[in-house]
Amino acid sequence: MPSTSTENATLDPIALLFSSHQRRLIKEDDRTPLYHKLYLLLKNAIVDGTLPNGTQMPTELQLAEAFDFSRITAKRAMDELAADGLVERQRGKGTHVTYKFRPRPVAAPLTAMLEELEILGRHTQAKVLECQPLQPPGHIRDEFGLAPGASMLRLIRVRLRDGKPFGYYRSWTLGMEDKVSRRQLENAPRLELFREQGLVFTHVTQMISAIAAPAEVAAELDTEPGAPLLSLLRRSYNNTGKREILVDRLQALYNPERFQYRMDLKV
Amino acid sequence: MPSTSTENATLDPIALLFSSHQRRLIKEDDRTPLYHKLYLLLKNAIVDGTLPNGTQMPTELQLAEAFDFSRITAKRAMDELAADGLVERQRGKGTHVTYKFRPRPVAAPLTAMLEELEILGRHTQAKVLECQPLQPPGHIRDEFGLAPGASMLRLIRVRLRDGKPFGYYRSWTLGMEDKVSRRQLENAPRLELFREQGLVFTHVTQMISAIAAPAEVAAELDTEPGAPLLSLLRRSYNNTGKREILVDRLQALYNPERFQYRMDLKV
DNA sequence: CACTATTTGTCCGTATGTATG
DNA sequence: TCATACATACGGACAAATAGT
Repeated sequence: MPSTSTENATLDPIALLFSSHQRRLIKEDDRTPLYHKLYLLLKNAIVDGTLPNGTQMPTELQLAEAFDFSRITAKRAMDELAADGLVERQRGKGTHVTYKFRPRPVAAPLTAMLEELEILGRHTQAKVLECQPLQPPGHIRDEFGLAPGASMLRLIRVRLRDGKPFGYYRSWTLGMEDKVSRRQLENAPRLELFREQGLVFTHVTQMISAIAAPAEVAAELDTEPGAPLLSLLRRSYNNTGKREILVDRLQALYNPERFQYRMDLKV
Repeated sequence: MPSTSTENATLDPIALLFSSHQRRLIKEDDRTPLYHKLYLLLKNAIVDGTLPNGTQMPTELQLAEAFDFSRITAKRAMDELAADGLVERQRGKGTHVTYKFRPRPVAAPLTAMLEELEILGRHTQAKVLECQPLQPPGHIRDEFGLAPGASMLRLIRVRLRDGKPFGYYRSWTLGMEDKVSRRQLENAPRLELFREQGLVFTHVTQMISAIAAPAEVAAELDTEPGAPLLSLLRRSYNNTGKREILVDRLQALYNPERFQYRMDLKV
């Protein structure tokens, strides 16, 4: 097809491989050498399977034109791929991918069947790190509307599955001081024990977010300080009296490699 | 304490500013110029408030010794800070921070009233970074059960509220190539446009997790690479034919300071 | 068999950027 | 500030292997 004129790049196979966004971005001055940025881009396409084993890579000239730099630069990027063993190069034939893509097992199989947090409680083990009446810090006291000096039940637990910790739970609960023991908590869900003690919730709010792991939590969850954790903050209210009051505040921190929150919505 | 001899660097103020880990890491060959890596490290310490306004910076010589490279390299990094207006340099006095640190407000109040993602679409702005047919990477291709070489609609958008970006959306959609334009996407929710094109979902699954921000996402979300992000992975299926097929895969990444997922459960 | 187009390999010279002492 | 060494990036020229006509 003799497209007479200028800028028709849409037929270029590279346009299907790399977005114009990417092709602009590579020029951005972060002071990393061009050939290295191109190398990373190509390597990425290979190891994520966009360019499967055996595929012919774009030629040096095609790359040079698509990204608008010299052939030598494209060549150097490809040479580094060859040095990594990701591609094989041959004069006259071109450059071909020699890396076999193996998709990683999707998600964590253990989370696949979990739909609700409470069910979870029955199929996992709990380790109680702390279980005692304590004076809460200022911001917690304010949330509950307590006077300074008042104390509540402070609970810190770690939840494990197959011996591997995945969740770190911190909670403050009103009026439950000395009502539950460590041993009980290790064998039954917390909410169930509370219910037995006559605690009822009429309203619950949840906030899901992400935070960097504090050192003491990271240690318990087999991860690094600063690693991303899924955070669930749950406030439970009761309105038996005139107005709604906060009675329980739970923060759960999850190692995302071992726990993901899953929902199924039928439309 | 009269440490008689050699290698006692622990008293060095730099040891309190930068960990030995950081000082080793800067040498690692990622092919970014040394002076630029040092510049980034120092800049970071200034803008995150570790080095408050007015503080005297370490001297060129201190830096050169602590990180083990030449004085000129340290000088160049400091010169760039001065060019940015973050510090002021004066012969005989040293280099002083001139940047006023303002802590960012914790948790965004603006997310408090948001309950559903689609409602959200109407009260925020969208920026389309990418909208074109593209070959998906291997693991995506496998999820959709496509043959190598097939292409799908690739969409990357950033969602903003009051001009501040809070969400980064990447999606792959089957059979929507060339059916929607950038301009349409900037003015209407994605799912609404798809619906107009006759796309229907019969089943949706969602997974919520946390991940460390990749560099290109961090840049768009006003945060740092490695910072924790809330991740929502939504797969939408259609079963008009015999069996259920995946037609849309959306990954949404949220800056947790500006967006939190909130649920209200009445019991 | 030659002839050609394609593609990589090698070499040159030059300009600029990076890092040292 | 200077001199020096090395890395990066460009463009041009030509050689060599491959595949097809």
